[in-house]
Amino acid sequence: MGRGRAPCCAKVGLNRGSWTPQEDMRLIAYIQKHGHANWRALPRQAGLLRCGKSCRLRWINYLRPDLRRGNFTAEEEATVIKLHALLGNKWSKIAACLPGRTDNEIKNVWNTHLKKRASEQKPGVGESKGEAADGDPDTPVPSLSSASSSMTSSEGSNGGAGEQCGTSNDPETMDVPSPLELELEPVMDILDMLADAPTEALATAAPMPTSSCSSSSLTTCAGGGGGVEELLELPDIDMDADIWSIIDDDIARLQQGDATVPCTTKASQEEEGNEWWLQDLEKELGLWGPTEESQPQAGPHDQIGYPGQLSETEGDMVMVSSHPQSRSDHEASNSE
DNA sequence: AATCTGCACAACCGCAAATTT
DNA sequence: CAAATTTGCGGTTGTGCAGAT
Repeated sequence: MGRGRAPCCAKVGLNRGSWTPQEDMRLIAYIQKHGHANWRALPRQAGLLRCGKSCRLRWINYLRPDLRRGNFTAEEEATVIKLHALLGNKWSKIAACLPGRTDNEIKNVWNTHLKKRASEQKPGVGESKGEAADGDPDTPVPSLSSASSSMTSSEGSNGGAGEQCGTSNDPETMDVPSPLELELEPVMDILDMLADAPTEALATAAPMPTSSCSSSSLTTCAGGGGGVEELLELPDIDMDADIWSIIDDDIARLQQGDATVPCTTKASQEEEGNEWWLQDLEKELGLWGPTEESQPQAGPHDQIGYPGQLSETEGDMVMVSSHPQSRSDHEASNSE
């Protein structure tokens, strides 16, 4: 379906373009079960006709349970502007300071309006920033760059959720003790440098702190669970049977359990969170209730994360797909 | 009412870094 | 230690939608 530039690789038989709800569900179900130890092997094992890269991107940018969607808050926008002034186009680093936001999302927001706004607001200050924005991101704050890049090393790095900088890195749930903290220090310094946007502001701009762990926990923990290596060697999954049985399984569990999920965030609650998240997701995908198969190809806008999916009606930020706090509202809108 | 233009979003590409063998 | 493989990042592009003309 032709979004994005034409594919470079002629991988015959692989789907490209927008993801269908079925594909989403497959990916979700697989990662829920097994994590994503190996992106390259994942699509095969999950029965997806996608390349690993595509799966990874989809997961990171749209399917992760800890994503918050909807409009950026003023605080978030301010944070992005400030961080961009410091970091340049280091979207992943910036995303690390905005839990629930992805680098891709931030990049889009920046390119669409923040860039304009920033240049209007501070024509003078724009020097370092303007250059950074326009393609020379190397100049700003070298120490930070190196610092944060080292910080990116942890597993779930990418989209940023795996490495929240300013917010709670939740040492409790983290096995990595002081080294990580040490690596975080420079970032914390940067946050402190943001005079107008103190760490507090950054934190408030991202009111779902520990949930960041949920994605990483969902993924890395699954990997850490130890089953992944084996899974990697599994023969191809019978898509029409196994995968859907997995999904059915999840659905069944969800339907049995209480759908309401407390807005708490600890390891013990992540599973619950994932459950409601999956349930919510299924609803959005139109897979809730009737069997998945009964859900034909939904239009692009019926899919999660697709245009129109954002609930702009709320004015404020509305987390469409994955946040407990917005869930009730969201359900209400979905239940029609 | 129809058409045009700009904006926003999602996805892909290519490269670089990190990790594994 | 080197080569190969995998992952992650940043840039770019195409499509759809909304608003303006």
